[in-house]
Amino acid sequence: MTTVAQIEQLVRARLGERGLRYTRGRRQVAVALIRAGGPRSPVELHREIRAKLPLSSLYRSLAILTGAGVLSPHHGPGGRTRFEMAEWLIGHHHHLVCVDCGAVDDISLSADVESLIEEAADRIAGAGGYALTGHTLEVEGRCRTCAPAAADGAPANAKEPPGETRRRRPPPP
Amino acid sequence: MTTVAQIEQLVRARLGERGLRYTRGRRQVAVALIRAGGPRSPVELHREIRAKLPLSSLYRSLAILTGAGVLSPHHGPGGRTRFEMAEWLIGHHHHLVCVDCGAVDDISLSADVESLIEEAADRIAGAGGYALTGHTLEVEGRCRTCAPAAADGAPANAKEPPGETRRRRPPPP
DNA sequence: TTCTATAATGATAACCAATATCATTAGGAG
DNA sequence: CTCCTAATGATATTGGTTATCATTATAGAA
Repeated sequence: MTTVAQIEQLVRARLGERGLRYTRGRRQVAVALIRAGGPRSPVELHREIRAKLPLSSLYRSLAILTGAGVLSPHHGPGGRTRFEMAEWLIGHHHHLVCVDCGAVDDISLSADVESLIEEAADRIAGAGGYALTGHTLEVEGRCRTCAPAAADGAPANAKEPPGETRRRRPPPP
Repeated sequence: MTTVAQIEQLVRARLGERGLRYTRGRRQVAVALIRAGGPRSPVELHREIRAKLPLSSLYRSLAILTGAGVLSPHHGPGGRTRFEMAEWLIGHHHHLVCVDCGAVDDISLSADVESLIEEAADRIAGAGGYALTGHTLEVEGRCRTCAPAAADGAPANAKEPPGETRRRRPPPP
């Protein structure tokens, strides 16, 4: 099992190779993301990191770490970008995302399904003339807090939520 | 095989059910998206639709059609949202996306891989307490125009493109 | 340790996709 | 034809993200 400190060493090395420094702010971001169970948005991180880290610095750190291949961006509902540790650091995985609030959790597939998907992705990228870089299965649904408490008195004509309205993430349960 | 006109009938009916009208602007958007082979951004659509359709109207049409369940949003690189016809209109499919320019093409999987994925998605959503709404396999790579012409004299230390810079879609081949 | 070059920071302004507002126009039902 | 309501188009506004720039901190050399 890989520890936080071990991953940090890899990050520091990667940054070093490129003449970049593993500073306090970047460490805060990295540690928060290593601990997180899925992609996090800049604002979520800002809330999560107690220290007074200016948003501008946070955004810059995210951009730097992404450029260095340490983080991967994930684009979700509401046009928000969330970041997570790259797969070479935390392993291959997929996502369970809430189509309403945009919350994302990491998930894994069984080895056999995974290898079938890999083959398919390979074939598809080749056929389309793409240089394959990866693949993700996005399992989409409504999380417990967003799901319209089914079978309670909700009127049948309740207008279903617009697909593209920005909404606040519900407070953690 | 389903024709454009047939899909339009379904769209018109769906809008009618909700007291919405299938007007010129909305028809232009719908037809463009039915013809497209994948999700399109508002700006791409605006370029594609010759008629002078104001961006504000275009955005509103997209929001209306999405709210009515006619379109589905897709969130891609650069924080841009692209739209496509919902799956009940054009069938279930997946995406081949360029991680650089954000271009997206629709793809399909073989029936057996598809059913395995469906099972997995079902199980995963249940375990996470999510109400499943769908799933998409995103095959990621670099399209022909974005791929750094491999094996030509490109220096090995060429800094890899930052993950999150906004870049213009390359002109259609 | 001290010096020095360069990267990183923090505050602020600028950007841009997307949304809201509102007066005007157009469509459908009677 | 008339009325009611939806749709349009021009414009202003929002909010996430990026750029700018003077200041500070860090790594390596002396």
